[in-house]
Amino acid sequence: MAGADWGRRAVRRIPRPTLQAVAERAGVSPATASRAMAGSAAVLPETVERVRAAAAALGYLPGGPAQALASGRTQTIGAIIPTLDHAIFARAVQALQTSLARHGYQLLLAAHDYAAAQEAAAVRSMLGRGVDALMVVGADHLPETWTLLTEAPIPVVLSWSFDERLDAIGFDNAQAGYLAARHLLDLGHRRFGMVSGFTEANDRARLRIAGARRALAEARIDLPNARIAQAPFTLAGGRAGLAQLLGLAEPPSAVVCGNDLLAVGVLLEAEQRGLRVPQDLSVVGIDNLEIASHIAPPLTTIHLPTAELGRQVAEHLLARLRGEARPRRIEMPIELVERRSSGPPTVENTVRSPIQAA
Amino acid sequence: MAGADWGRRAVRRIPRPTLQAVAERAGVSPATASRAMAGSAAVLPETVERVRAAAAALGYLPGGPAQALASGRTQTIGAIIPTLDHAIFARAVQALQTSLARHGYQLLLAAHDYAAAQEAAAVRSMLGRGVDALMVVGADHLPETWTLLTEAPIPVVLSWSFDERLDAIGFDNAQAGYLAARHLLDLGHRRFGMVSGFTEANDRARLRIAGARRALAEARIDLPNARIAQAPFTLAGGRAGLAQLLGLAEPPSAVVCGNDLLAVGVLLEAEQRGLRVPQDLSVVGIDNLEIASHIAPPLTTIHLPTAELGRQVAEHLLARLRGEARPRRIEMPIELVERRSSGPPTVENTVRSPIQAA
DNA sequence: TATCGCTATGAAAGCGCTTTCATTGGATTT
DNA sequence: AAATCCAATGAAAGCGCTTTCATAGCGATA
Repeated sequence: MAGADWGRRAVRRIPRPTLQAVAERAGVSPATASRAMAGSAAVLPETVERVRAAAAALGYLPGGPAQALASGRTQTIGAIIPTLDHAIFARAVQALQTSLARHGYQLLLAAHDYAAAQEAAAVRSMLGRGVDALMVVGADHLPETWTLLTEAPIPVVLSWSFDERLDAIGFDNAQAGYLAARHLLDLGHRRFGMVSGFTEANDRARLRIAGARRALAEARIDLPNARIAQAPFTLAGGRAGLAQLLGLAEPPSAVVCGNDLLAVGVLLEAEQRGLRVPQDLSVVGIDNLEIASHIAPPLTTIHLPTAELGRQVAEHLLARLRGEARPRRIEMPIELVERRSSGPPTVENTVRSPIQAA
Repeated sequence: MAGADWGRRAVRRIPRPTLQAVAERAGVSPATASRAMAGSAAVLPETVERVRAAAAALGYLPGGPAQALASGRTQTIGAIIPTLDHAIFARAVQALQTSLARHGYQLLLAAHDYAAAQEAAAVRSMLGRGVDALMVVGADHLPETWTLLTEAPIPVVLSWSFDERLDAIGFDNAQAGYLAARHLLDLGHRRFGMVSGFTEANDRARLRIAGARRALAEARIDLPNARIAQAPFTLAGGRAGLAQLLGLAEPPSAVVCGNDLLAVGVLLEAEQRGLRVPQDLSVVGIDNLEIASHIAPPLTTIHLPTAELGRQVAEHLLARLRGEARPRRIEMPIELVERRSSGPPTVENTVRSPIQAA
């Protein structure tokens, strides 16, 4: 539209006012100015006022790097996540950032897209750049990353799952899988399938599968790998997953999904194929995204309080930074939310077994 | 589950190895060590090797704050967005971060939740902490924020929309609204409604409304405020928005939505109310989220390349940092994606007008 | 062989803060 | 009135790097 206008402005280096300048203007020493700006120490209210005024007049902004170098604290906390493209992580980070900001901390963010090497680089980079504390997701990391993490001179918290080596705030992912499968089992299903995201560098996905398997095993039902479709964490992935399961010799009457995104994909694919949910197919997800309650039929799922997790991580890290003692392991509660995507199997879908005489 | 185990580990202050230590171990001066680590300057390959080895042996990580203080560069870029809870921003940030990381830059992220004061605080904080460049979203900012932004000694780019005062990479939001309404108009609709997000501190939302109005005005159709439902940017908001419009004396046969999230909410509400889309109601969104193409019926929408925007912002800022000249305004292309949520109005929905003799 | 010009390295001066330690002077105590 | 204590402030030493500026070699040039 408008003709491109070529900017030529060089990257200027206008010297910003220093604390020194503020101090001079206020007629105090840099030491006092520093204390006044920090607000904490014993400085006459009147002096504080004078310094504040001088700072405002000069448009003074404290220089982070200098503060960091002198104090050893950067007021910055790092978060390393798989990706922001999944609502769950985005939501947790949002909550984390909001909590941190309220306490004067900044958020340094890195996403690694499930690439272990990239994660290692991010950890190294953050540790170097100097964050006061760090959050990572899950327990799958390169040995090198583990070393960096456990030997870091700062508080580090593992989120989303657990590992003895680090403070952790997470969910019982296996239990999530268990609850989902158990629910379907209780409804009477016997022919299962699962749609999972890729399990590489993703202990949560593996644990959820393991949990579902445990529930099924209790009912003497096997869940071979052939009945677990692995797909990208997208709606399209969910659709493809269901398509794959439907191609099985004995297609499932119930499918457990690694998360809600996949579950919604499954629902959409089912609808498109004319399968009625839950009459022809029961679907359970994990996460409880906003859309889960809005889609038709509303999705039965395992609720994971992800935003709360973000808040807890912030609180934990901040407390550790204050030197407070904290539990090393905090398990966030999860629960089954029954909605209308799951129901008892219809007769033709039920495998007649001697035990099932109903 | 497992009994809470109370960690007592104090926040240790293990002195990390310094460049000085690396230099000694390599038998060179700190100056040479610095140059060797930077890779750039004229240092014998053999010396570089020696320094690298020493650094590795000691587990040396360059100290960011010190580097920043000495060099005046933090290798960090700031991004201030409304919220990560909307997929569009999350996606753009994800792309931005990935591009930055590839070039050795870190991302400092802040969300302000559409609160102007919080945004101002974030800008101040980032400028202080020292970012090498900054991205903000939209053109709605407090005067104070504008001052900070335009007088910042670093490259700043405004994203998502445009403003003469700053380099900008954005979309023609008005055109997006225009295209959406135009499409519906061309289909023959005459009774319009709009579901928009809140317009406060959100020039994008206002521009989209303005654009839609312009299109309608060309057809001599008025879009009074009463026909524009304002709702939160959520599915529930979209549902409520449609509910409101349906309560009108002359309910719309076509609705333009401020974004896809609202549009999907509208679709869901329509389905629940038994309205057929597009026979009874045509719906158009803006964004082209993944779900737009998967939901039933697939959503007609205006595609905005948000991930590409993130990438462009990274590229722009990095180029400016290198001192390269760049266009001050980059407009990302947008286009209508026709799907099945929009169609011609049915007869009973069409307002008989002298001009409309068909 | 004396001079010049490089190249690889070192010495040292900060970058802009925070923080310990010392100092001052007034209020309090005896 | 002398001794004591404390509150408020200042002096100065870094924090761990980068970056001039200077210097020592050493091959090339005249």
